[in-house]
Amino acid sequence: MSLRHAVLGLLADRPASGYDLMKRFETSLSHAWPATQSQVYGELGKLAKAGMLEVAAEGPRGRKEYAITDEGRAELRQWLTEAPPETVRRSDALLRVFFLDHLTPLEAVAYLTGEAERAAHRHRHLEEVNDRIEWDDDALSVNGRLAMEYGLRFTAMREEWARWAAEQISASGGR
Amino acid sequence: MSLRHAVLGLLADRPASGYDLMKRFETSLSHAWPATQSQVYGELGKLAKAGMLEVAAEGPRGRKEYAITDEGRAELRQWLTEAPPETVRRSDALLRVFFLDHLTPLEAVAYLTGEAERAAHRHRHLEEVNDRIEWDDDALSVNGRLAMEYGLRFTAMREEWARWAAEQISASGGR
DNA sequence: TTTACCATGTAAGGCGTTACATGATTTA
DNA sequence: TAAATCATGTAACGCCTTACATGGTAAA
Repeated sequence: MSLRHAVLGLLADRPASGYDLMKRFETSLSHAWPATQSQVYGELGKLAKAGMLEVAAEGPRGRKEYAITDEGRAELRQWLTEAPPETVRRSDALLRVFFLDHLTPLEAVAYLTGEAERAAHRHRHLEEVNDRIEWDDDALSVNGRLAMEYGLRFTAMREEWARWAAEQISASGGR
Repeated sequence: MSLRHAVLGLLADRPASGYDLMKRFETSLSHAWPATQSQVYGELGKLAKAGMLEVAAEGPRGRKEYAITDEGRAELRQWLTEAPPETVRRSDALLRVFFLDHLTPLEAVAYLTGEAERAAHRHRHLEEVNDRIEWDDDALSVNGRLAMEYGLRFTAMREEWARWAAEQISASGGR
């Protein structure tokens, strides 16, 4: 149920239209909480109905600019501070690991090497983005840097694990 | 659409009933691909209808034991080797990071410290399980060890990141 | 005989994805 | 005036969660 909080969080900075929000979902939030246009417009309607948002202004082409209400801010704060233990995660990649014995050792090693390369690729991509961004000292930049660092550490860990795992298979499968 | 592959993967080892599978979902797969009883029985029906499974035996209490067919094995292999890039991940925890500036620095640090502690707790839990299990040299154990190592590395990374992030906030918020 | 465990299913409702549908305004 | 961009919505379908519903068998 976090789409709701993603929308509230974005609107807590400044008012925006559904169209504006989509751009932010596609950039900053794309790796944390992706959302489609369908979902965003739907959620805006629900949140407005629930009194957590209001239409602050209407513009050309039917543009509706939404602003967060006090009620919405309260909900956002409550979510942030109450910190319910994160929901269980599904991992396609980890699931495969459990079934690697249904492949030949060679195939399994190829899969794990591929995983390592995908992680490495993603890591390099993040580094490039990181180098290009000019981080300020403002609050948004501080948060952005934290998220970036998480991504960098995650992809690095992932690559190292996959290379290690490939070696394990090579070692036990080579007997 | 990986529930299907999780079921096929489990049945590729040996035939089992929906009830049997549920136990395996709750233990080994619970952190990779959780599934409910509702889902499992539903998926078994679909897979049987699609010819990827067959009812190999019927037992007391209406027990139906499913076995994977050649078609099912082909599907499993194809999924394992074709390795479509993993689906995007949603992370409740990472999403919060983007909105930490809507809390006071003290509250944000408290949140991150909590995250670190949750990760540390999970890490210790995995270590205990790891110590208790007697790993063999068979295929299942090899896979299980790979998954375990992933969990250990992931939780360790997560704790370190959260402690680092808390320090960043302390440093920039303390000005 | 009661309790625990084995065993399978259906229904309702929410979330997420993809595709469809429509049109106004700005820019080249 | 044609193309790009802005802008909002609906519909269908599948997956996931929660709750409900039912009953047989084995062990204490």
